[in-house]
Amino acid sequence: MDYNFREIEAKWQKYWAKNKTFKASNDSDKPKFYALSMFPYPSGAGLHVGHPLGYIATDIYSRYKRHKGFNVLHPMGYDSFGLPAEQYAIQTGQHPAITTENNIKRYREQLDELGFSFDWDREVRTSNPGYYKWTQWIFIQLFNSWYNKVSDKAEDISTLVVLFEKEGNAKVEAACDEDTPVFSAEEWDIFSEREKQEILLKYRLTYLADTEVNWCPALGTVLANDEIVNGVSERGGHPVIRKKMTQWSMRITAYAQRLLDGLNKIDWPQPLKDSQTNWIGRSVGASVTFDVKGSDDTIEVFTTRPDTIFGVSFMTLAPEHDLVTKITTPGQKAEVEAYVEATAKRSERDRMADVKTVSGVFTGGYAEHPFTKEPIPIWIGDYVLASYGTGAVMAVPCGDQRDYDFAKHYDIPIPNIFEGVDISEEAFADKETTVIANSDFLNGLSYKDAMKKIITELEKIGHGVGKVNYRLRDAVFSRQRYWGEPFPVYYVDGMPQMIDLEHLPLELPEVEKYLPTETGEPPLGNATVWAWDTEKNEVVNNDLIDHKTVFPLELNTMPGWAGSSQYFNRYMDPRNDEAIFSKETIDYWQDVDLYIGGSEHATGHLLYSRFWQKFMFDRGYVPKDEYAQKLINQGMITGTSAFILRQIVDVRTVVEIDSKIEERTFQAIIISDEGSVSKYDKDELEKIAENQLDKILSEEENKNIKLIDIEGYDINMHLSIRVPVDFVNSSDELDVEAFIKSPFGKEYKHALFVSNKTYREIEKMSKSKYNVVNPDAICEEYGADSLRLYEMFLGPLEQSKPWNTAGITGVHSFLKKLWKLYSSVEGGVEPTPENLKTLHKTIKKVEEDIENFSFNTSVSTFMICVNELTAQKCTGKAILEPLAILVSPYAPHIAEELWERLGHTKSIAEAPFPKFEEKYLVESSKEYPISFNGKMRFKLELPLDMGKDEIEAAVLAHEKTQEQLQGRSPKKVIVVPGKIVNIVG
RNA sequence: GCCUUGGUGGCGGAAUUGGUAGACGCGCUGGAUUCAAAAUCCAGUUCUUUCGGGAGUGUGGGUUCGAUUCCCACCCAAGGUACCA
Repeated sequence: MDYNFREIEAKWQKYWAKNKTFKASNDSDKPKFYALSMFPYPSGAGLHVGHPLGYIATDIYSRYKRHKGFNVLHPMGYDSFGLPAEQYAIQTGQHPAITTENNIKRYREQLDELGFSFDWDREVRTSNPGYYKWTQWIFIQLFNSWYNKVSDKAEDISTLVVLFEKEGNAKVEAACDEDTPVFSAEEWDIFSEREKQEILLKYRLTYLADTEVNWCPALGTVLANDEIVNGVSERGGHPVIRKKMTQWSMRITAYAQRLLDGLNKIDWPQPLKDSQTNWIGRSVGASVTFDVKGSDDTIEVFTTRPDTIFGVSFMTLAPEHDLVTKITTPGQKAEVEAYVEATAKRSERDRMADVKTVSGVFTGGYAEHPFTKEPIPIWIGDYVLASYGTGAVMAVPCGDQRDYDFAKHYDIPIPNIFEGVDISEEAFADKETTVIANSDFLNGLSYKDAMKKIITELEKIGHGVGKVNYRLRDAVFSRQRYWGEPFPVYYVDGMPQMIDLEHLPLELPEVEKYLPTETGEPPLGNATVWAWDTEKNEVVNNDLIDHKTVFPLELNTMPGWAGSSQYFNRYMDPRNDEAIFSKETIDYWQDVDLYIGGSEHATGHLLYSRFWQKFMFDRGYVPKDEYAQKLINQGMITGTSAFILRQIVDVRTVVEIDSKIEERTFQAIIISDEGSVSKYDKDELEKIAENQLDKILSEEENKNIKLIDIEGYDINMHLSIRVPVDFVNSSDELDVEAFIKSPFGKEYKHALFVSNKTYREIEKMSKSKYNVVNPDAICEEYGADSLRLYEMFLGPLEQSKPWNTAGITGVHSFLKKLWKLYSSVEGGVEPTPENLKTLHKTIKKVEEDIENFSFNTSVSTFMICVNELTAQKCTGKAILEPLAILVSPYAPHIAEELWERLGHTKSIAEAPFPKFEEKYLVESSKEYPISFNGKMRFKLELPLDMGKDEIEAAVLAHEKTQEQLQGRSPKKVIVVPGKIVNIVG
């Protein structure tokens, strides 16, 4: 009987679903194992072949752990809030919930086809009210918490109030806003309730603040840095400006140090840890205050090199800095204002990316050096970002290349404060060899000593303090979108109030339009029923807002990462309506043992979720402050885009139109391959012209046109154009006929194809690059088991690799060979030593491979195993039974079928993994490679129990040795028993 | 610029503590089977060669009896990231 994968795969997928084979119990005697894949955003394009790569790896590991006797939790769900569904809604009016539902349905079908061992009973969708109820709950917990730097953890806001009542806030060490005023206990006591709330808001872990955003007036929305190209919106090309906006923020900076420290105890890829470390960007230095000449204002700067303070020759402020308008002298006003305006038009990313140009404007104002009391000119420059540090820099041109370039450009003095260093060409930034000079009390000190001394001195004169600064900023948590979690917040007199847990979830209201309102409010501003009645505790019509018992609700929604920051914990108890999860389930599952996903989430999801987990830990909800012990980044599957070369050629002809002879030039499209064609012979030109005549006949209905002669041609231009990979075969040839019939090829109907050869380039797989490959067609042609094996066979999991289906026939025929091996199984056959050796070396290798996430090499091992057993004509059940279990994590459908045919009535999923036994691999002899000067020349079979000296004698006596030496006597002979012999001479 | 990862046949890749470079698969070549094709099976396939051999893992050095593996310098590619003070 042939290997009928279609029948087999459908049969077992049905069996697993019906029998709930992969249902995880929250209560088991077995050790737990939690394997997690990052859940997908269900896009309209469906699953492409890159998605399953990580899922297959997690699935193999899960199935392996099940064979090893673990109670495995392997869930899947959908990160189903997001922009594409909303944009589709804006275009078509279709509710995002419907689009999302349809997309999920398609994802589910595709996932089911691949035979994953998910426990679907635990599925979560971030856009389900039953799920986002708990996202809203966490938001409220954050609102009700502050960060106590003394206990180094988040605490309930009530403990802060107690402190304020007792001693005011002067001594309270907490993460809070920079502009928090100092007050005493007495003052706190007489603050109004509103004033108290305003103060507390400066301490809460989620708080309202004015944040600078990229505002696009035309789209009425805020854009991310990567949605802006060259200062205009990517969509539509509208202008974008920097604007301040009141938004919810998350005080993630309170956790900066702990997020950094936590990296040491988790087994995550080093590159990922590096990017989080860089993102958090810890730097040690000092905060220094400069007085502004002729005013009471001060400028605070953060510097990592306070030791170079005597080298300061100017200061630079970010153009957005609050002091700019105050400092600027009338004479400089026009220039400064023009510069500030020009800067507002540039995106932050743009400003940061431009390293080449030096630009800035002198404000006319001066600061005072804290020690020398010398005046220091204050400049503004767009290389200083308002959002980093204090938005101001003390510029030390001799010690910082950027400041050096700025000083050179604007002819500002460059005082040298380093001993024995030439700074005529470039700045000197080497801390190791620094010796300070021309610096008063710092003279002669090394970097380290000078740092210590200067901080003491700064503190003494009250002009600075040693400080650790983080690049990490608080995370903006508001989005002016429709399709996201609503905030459980209403406003009383402008102050935010939380809705009680018992009234959650606060569900998204219906709106007519998904666009921002005409007054520039977020889409929820379109809702007519979006007010909170504090007596009935329900959402009511906006008409009822009286600011007494009925209040307006928050109009922003939460960002994409809100729903994904605790989903891994929700999977443990996904249907619990009383709590985000019960204490028993979190105590049982604890944390994720293995998390697989893409590295593109390094500084987004993977940082925010660690932050929330630490918060949840502080508040006693979870037992671990890091949620994923081990994480693996699967590499990206790149696509192979196909291109053809389009030339536009003007062909000069003589034609007869309505019996009149006239000259006419046709613009013809010619498709060629990579090497551009510059010469055409007469036949080709005629063909081109005929093609064009056809076109003219069809378009102009001018029936009386006839080609008389061709006078010549000019090549106009050529251009590479993408063609969808679906029309290109494995030899890179374009199916011209199919192409020109498709919507993509319409305009080439009358083109002349000189060549159908395409050239290919490897790029990220993306819909816009026409290089996306869906798994469906491959599943249909070769089956899920083939696809699973092939995706693993492509190469190491963590490396990115191009998708190329050319090799899939290899794994498919392996499965056929495997099937054949089981066609005549006999129960009583005694396994031969060769059979056992093949089996056990396979067990050993496969087990090691899975533990090391080296799935590609396992597939090769299976191929070798089946090739050997076939050659050995092995039919014994004692060999084939364990082999089926070995294969089952990789190719579960065929394994189940073979298992059943071997006479089992229960699923193979729980069968114990075969035990490796060394004794079957013991050898008595070894084929030694005999090398001369490190190059292997011939092989010699010798017993393994032979001693070093005996081996040397045997090798030297061999005729081939003599041949190699040609009479020379060896200088040295290296014998490593069991390994190698190397003769030097 | 910086950080990270990688560079091995025509292609994907293997080589587990420094010990036989190119496993396994694709492709290609030849053969068997077939009226023919598909499928299947067998043999070969790094380059070069005077058929003895010689060279060879991005380049150039180094350590070593021995280097794809370790060290130094450089080149190239992909991804990330930044006037980070």
